[in-house]
Amino acid sequence: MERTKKDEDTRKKLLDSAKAHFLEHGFRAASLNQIIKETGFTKGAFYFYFRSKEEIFDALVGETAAGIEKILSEESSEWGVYDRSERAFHMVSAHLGHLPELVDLLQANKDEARLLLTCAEGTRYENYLGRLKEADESAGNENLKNAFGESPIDAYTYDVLMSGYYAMIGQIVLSGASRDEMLQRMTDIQHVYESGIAGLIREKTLKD
Amino acid sequence: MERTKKDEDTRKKLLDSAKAHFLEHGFRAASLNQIIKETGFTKGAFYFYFRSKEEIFDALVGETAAGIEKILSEESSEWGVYDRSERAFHMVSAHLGHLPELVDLLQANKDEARLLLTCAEGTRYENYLGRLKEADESAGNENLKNAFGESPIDAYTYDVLMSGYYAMIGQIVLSGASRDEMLQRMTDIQHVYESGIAGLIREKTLKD
Amino acid sequence: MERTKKDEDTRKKLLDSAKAHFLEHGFRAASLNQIIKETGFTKGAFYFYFRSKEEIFDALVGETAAGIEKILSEESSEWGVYDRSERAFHMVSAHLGHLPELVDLLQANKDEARLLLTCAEGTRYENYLGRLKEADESAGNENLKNAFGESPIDAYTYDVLMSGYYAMIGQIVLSGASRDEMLQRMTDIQHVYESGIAGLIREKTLKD
Amino acid sequence: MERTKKDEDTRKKLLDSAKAHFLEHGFRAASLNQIIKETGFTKGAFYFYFRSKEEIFDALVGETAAGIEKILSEESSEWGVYDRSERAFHMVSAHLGHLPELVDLLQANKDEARLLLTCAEGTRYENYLGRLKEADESAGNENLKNAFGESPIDAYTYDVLMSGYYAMIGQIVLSGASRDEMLQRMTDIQHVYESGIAGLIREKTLKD
DNA sequence: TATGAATGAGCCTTCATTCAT
DNA sequence: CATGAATGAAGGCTCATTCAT
Repeated sequence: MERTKKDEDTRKKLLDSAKAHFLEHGFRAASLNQIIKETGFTKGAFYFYFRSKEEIFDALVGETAAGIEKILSEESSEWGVYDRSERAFHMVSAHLGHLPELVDLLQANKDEARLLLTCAEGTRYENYLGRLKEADESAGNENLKNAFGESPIDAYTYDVLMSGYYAMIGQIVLSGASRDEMLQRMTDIQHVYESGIAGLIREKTLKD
Repeated sequence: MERTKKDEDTRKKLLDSAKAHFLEHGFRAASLNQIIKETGFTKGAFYFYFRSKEEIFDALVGETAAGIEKILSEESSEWGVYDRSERAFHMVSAHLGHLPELVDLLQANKDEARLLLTCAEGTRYENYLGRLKEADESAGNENLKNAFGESPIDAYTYDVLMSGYYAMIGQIVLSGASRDEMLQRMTDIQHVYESGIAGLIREKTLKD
Repeated sequence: MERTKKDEDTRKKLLDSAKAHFLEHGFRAASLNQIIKETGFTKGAFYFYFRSKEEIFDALVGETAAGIEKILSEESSEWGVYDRSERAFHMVSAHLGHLPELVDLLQANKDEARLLLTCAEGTRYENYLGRLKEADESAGNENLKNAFGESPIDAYTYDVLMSGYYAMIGQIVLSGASRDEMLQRMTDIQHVYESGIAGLIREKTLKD
Repeated sequence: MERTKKDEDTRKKLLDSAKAHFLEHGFRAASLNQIIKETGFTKGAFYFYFRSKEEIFDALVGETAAGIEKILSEESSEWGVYDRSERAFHMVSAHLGHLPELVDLLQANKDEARLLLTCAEGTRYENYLGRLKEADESAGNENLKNAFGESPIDAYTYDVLMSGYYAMIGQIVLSGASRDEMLQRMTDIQHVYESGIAGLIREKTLKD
């Protein structure tokens, strides 16, 4: 352990102050001057620990973001082992299987989740949820095409549905609910989507 | 014709430049200096036409926002004439009835819609979609309670579903689709929600 | 009469608005933009009647200032006819003789008097009272020297006393009192100065 | 010694430049840009030492103002110990007793005194002398009433005389005279006021 | 480790004035 | 007689960052 206790104190105070300001005003509108002043330290101290305003944001959310991405990549490596034409069916169950893990992570890092989802404008995490969605979506599109030839749901409708799904996940994450409540609600919307999409496909098929 | 051509030119150039910058960087991060410099006019010229940075944003989106709000208020005055216990059932059809009108408005004002939904941080339109959702949601909650005593869907789940719905509407609006495609997709997600919510209620009821 | 009635209306409205703003904020802090906006006319209209911000101030106070200066110059031309060595004794009575006239002028132009005394910073009337005092003072010094050889009151003390005198005159003018009250108070301070200066000279003489 | 020499240099240069500009143009008309440019430093440097334009004015005059107020409050706590009906008689001697102290302070801070008296428009020291006068005056009025029942000098005349007195004190302070000259002149005007007011009361009494 | 002095570009806004029409 | 478009300099202030010590 190289860092002394005092070290950690300073760093931690800076992180805490930054977190509070970013949560209140967002990354861009938050003033680094204010953040630093509030700790009682000086600019020099800040720049000893962090190379820039963005870096301290990164220091706050980086781990959580990495955790999220790790879980999502585990998901995809799970359904990735199946044959191209079957992946679509395994995607959902892989996702559901990892939900508890994801919820645990977000529960343990509520502030960081909020920073990522609503305070990141001006950082490289800008539109974080949107980009997660897009990654997920393009994989989903691919898998659907391989499974059904022409997908029963066109790419745009799928896009829209994914937007809604991710928005709801975001909403749940930011709701302040307990772990179990979160899981329950996430399962609920899964049900809604299952029944809903089945209904939609039925409808579309009848029309033709 | 009160305004001379030259008049309109300057004002329009300022509006165009502002629109471009707001779309690219958002209201807060956009630089008024930059906006003005690009038109070839001076700061004084800007302040002849607009009282402030926020006012030019308002000049860009105000009409569109008013149009949206007018449509939504027409919706609610439609279901408002029914008995308290029946309003919930008329809400959806009133909403559907006005969708074409809404879509037409948004189609005709794509840039303005995007400004409202994604570039308004720092103006009084901040979180515009969220506030529309909240207004809609509290009315919806009220109506559900009056229709079913205890609503079949708890308030939080309803909240989450509304977030998803509004996110999807936003996504569709911003998608660059044609009028008819937009309407089609909006109808599609209506179907998904109908079937989906029916499924969710079935599920919940069976459990008990 | 060259000016039409409408003419006078516009000009008068501009003058009134300017007067109100100058009285409230002083010349420098008053905003020409505001002054003009309040009349409902435009900058062009203003600059048709007045060449500059300062000129409208001048238009407001010029006549009153000229009136004051005329009275003061009449005073001095009155004692000026006497022999050098006797002028000092006629100065005071000339001053007293013209007081009613001066008071009448100031009573009839209260606002203008206030503009001159307390709102002129930034114009050529800046420190108006001070400069009146100085003119009066240098004449007084001259006359005293001619009357007594070495004046019983040294120049600096005379300077100080004059400052007090003019400050009191200013105070009375700005007090909002009636014509007769003003005259009464001015006479009162004349008495104070007479007795007071006599006392001072007695004191000084005894010491030597 | 906490501050390095370089430290003091910058701060002092800024203060000096500010003092010069405030003395020449007054607080409001002085340009902060100009003040800073003249030191060779940048805006950032200024705002490292001072929070605002007003704060540097405060830094210049604050101490002197506090000193003046301390002396005046000592005066009033001196006559404050006497019985209500006797305070009027002790006011003057308390005032005279503290004059040397006051003069010493002002002699040692001539520039600051001038800033306070003639350059403070736009700061919280605006009309500084006037407010000192008013405080003094209301105490004086109270004491006179308690001493004489109905005061021999009506409130308005007293007000006028106080205006003159404070104007003269101001004049003396700004005159550039030496300590002893200042004291001499202040004593002189005390004599003038004593004899003068006595004369005025005599006059008034005879009339009735 | 941490200080604190200094940078310099940039922020939005207001000003008095000009002038073609 | 009056409009209204446009100027351009200046206003006070905040920003994230650098660096010698």
